[in-house]
Amino acid sequence: MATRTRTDTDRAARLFHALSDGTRLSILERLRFGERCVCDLTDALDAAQSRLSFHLKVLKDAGLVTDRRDGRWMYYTMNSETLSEVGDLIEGLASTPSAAERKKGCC
Amino acid sequence: MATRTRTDTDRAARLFHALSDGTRLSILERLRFGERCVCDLTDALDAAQSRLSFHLKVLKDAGLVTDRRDGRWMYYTMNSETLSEVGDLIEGLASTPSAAERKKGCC
DNA sequence: TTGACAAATCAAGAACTGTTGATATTATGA
DNA sequence: TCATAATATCAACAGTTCTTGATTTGTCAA
Repeated sequence: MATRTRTDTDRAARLFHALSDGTRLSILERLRFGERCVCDLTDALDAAQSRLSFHLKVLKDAGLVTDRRDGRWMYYTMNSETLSEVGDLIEGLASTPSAAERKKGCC
Repeated sequence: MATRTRTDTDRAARLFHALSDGTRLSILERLRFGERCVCDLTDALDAAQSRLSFHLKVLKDAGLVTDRRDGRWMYYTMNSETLSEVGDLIEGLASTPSAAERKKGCC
């Protein structure tokens, strides 16, 4: 139940890592306004194309964005489910342990 | 306002980076149960002392924990204010842009 | 004082991450 | 089919982060 397994922690670390870069945060900031193609982001962020591709892959591997091809264009969208998963992780960390958890004597 | 400045993004990246490591997440997981000295954590996590010190410093520099000396012991406590700051960042990223934001044409 | 313990800091190396420019892939339209 | 556009992938390098063991600092008690 509230037990944090190795894998949970790894998953959490991976999610936070995906969010731990300025370029990636700027990408997400833009995706709040809706789907964007790589070309839009390249322009907006004034970043080399391969750099954007790299960061989009990190975000995608973490599940924070999804992509969709339309012709030659790839469109990226924020995955808000994963974002709320991150929110839950934070809440979990901030929450006072339940009586049951406390009885188990921590992790 | 809702404008995301360079510094905001940097701060956010720094916070997420502090959370992006398994050892550090395990430390925080334990601090949920209250103040702990380094020795407790060293035992619980079976980690070298210098390693713990290193990660505690990262957490402290990010403002996620605070420390307090008591005799020879250093006690670390989770800083829940910073944790809710992180929560706000996530909410901000997940939120639909306001009409005003949308009018400004994104970031 | 001195000895011993808790924790921080340091130096060196290993591992990982991000950047860049070049090349490969996929799709389109002539 | 060919040229071209959009994107992904790759290889090399630079920079950063993490780990380890050794040393240092601060505190206490004998």
